[in-house]
Amino acid sequence: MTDIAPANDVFLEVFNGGSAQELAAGEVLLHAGARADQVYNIESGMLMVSRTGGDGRRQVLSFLVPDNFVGLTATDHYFFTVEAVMPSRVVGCSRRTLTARLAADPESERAFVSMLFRVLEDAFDMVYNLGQRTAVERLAVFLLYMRYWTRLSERIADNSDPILNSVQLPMSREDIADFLGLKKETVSRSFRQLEERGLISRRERSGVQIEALDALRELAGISDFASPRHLGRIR
Amino acid sequence: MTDIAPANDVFLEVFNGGSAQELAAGEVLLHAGARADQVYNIESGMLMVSRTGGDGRRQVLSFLVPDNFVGLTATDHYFFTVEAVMPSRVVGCSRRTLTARLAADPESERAFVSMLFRVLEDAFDMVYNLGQRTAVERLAVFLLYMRYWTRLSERIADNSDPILNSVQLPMSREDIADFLGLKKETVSRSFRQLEERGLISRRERSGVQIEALDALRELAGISDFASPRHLGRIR
DNA sequence: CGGACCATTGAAGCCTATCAAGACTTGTGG
DNA sequence: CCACAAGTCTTGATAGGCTTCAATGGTCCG
Repeated sequence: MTDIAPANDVFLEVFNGGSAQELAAGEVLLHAGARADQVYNIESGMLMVSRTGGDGRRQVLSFLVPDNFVGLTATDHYFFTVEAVMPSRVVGCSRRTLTARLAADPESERAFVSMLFRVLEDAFDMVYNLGQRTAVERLAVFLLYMRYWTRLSERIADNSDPILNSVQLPMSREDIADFLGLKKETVSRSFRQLEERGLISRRERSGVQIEALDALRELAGISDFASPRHLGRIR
Repeated sequence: MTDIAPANDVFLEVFNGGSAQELAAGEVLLHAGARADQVYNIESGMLMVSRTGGDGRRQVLSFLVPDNFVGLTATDHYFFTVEAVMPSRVVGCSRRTLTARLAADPESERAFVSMLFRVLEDAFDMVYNLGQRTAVERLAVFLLYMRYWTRLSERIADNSDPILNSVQLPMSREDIADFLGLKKETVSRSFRQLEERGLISRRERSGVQIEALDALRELAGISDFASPRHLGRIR
């Protein structure tokens, strides 16, 4: 199918005419603990959402791509940190403006709730991943996620377009490790294992080439996901 | 504080006068894959939400207590299974009825969204747990969750009420293991370790006594949580 | 070209899983 | 009420996977 499923998020209209902001790679957009008075929409690039414990352990909660919403919280303060993993542009808007828009426009509200559900399903997929899957399996899942994100970023309609098999990885190995609940060395070794099994090949450091998509999907166990959209399953 | 934070979920009113249903321990309320046309509210007992992969690996996503909402999904089909871990009573209502109520009543809609946010924060806490914490730490977190759930179930206002330190565990070791991303043997050994460290004691099999609440909280790292309400932190 | 940083690789150790056996609990039927 | 049977929990021994520690190699930038 040529369905790119771009989630018609009407509520994102609140960002029209908002103040744009450029972020350099590594730059922090918002800090855990800060007052949650701003929300953002991503226009380009990639952001990373993470939480760091008192002892320094860090868990990356998600990577965000264009048209993803940033600032999701019910509490007065962010409980996560958001930073750019590559040069990015975001548009901000006050949380009050968003709230007002949602209250005034039922269609926006519905779209917002639907977005919340998608995020929730992703979170549950992640719980399954971290709780049940091995290192290599988690990495396989991650690569398919990245492939989907590439597709969104570049707005490629055809899911079997071969260009999609070239996956860029703008974040560091450590970022990937903290996303997958592993250590960077293990991520390295898992890449190698995928390569030795012939599922991927590597030319540059910041990207991989998927050589056997179906086998990768099999390994990732895509049929076990609530949100197969990320993994390219045709529904 | 005596704030039991019972989340004023107005939308639960849709269940008033709904059809009640009794569940025996182990009985399944709804299956993954089934059409998601019913939603439920729990009146008593405890339910377990889980997902099982094609290869049989199972991840327990949450345990539910009275006044928790069941049936959360944006898709047409449930992607999780819900079963009772002890004799329970639920009230059902059609999804259409709920949708209509939410559309008609802004206050309910707001309460519903707020509930979604709580679930989302819980899911992120779980991601942090599974990704970053050790077996004993996860079990410590679990015991504090159960302590909170006891508090909700029995509607105990005072968070320092000593009766709360007696925690019932109606689910099996395997259920706990699948919730924490461990094996049942590891759960057993972790219980033992908590006992040897003097944090808990055990009389019966289906319950533990918390002997050192603050130490347990320290071990669980409650300050790293987005939803400290579960863990009894005074806000 | 040099230095800093990041990624890879190797070796050893630790934590959790696996396999296996025994103890306890629970439920059933005599 | 007791005895047995089935299932669950615990405990022990061993194995495996991921982490840790350490060193090398590669890449990017000044």
